[in-house]
Amino acid sequence: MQETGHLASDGQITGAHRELLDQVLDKWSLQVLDQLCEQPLRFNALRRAIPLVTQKSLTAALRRLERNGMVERVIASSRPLAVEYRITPLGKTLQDLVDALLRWSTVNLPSVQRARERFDDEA
Amino acid sequence: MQETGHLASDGQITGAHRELLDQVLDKWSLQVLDQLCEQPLRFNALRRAIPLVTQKSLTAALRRLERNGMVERVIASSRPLAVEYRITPLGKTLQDLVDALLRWSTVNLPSVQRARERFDDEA
DNA sequence: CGGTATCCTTCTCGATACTG
DNA sequence: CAGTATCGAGAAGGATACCG
Repeated sequence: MQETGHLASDGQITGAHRELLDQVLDKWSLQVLDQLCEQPLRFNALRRAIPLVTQKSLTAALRRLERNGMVERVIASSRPLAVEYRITPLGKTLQDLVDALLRWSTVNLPSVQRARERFDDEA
Repeated sequence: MQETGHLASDGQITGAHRELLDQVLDKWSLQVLDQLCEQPLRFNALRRAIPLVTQKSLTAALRRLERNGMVERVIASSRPLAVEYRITPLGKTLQDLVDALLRWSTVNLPSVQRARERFDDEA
């Protein structure tokens, strides 16, 4: 093994890897996946569950996740219009990772904040 | 347990969580961490190992990771100037996660691509 | 070698208004 | 309820030039 990293070991699909992770781990998608892993939710319920997200950003995140096969858009009722979003089996494969990431950030946030203070002070 | 997700269970630090993950899992940082987990590298070596990254973006990613305590900047020689970047113990705590993410993207990329074709066709 | 500074373009994102 | 359309500000990102 001479490779120096997973991505470096295959020049061909490096870009596609990064693109996929970018689309799935972006600002809002992690929180959307976290919510939907627990239960299907409707648009506005999802919006309420994710503080500070705008309608536009949430729509964009949902479309991107839908396109990548992570979530499914189900029309539950036509009049009045009701749409439910639910996680797909493919999306479920990300659940443990999403959980681990959120746990990591919880556990390590204090250390990171101390590191930031050190960095900002010496500058 | 009534909470519907990790982030939703603590409104106070939701923003800080997301900010941290944003800074650590962005476009280039994952690849930087992946590389540095295997061995310390100098600036231009790192640049060569990460295709398509520009000097500016790599510098920005390294500064951000350094500020968050994930990597350490070590001046190995002054003349000629040589700078080595290495992972910190705090950064090491992300290694398994980074590996898992890169593995996940490798395994699931084909399924995702099929999902994209389906989505794009029906539209 | 390992950056910083500047310009300039592109893309993101929020706010707002409107629709089926 | 669940979006789409449009606009404008600001951030991100590449190209280029220069510095210790």
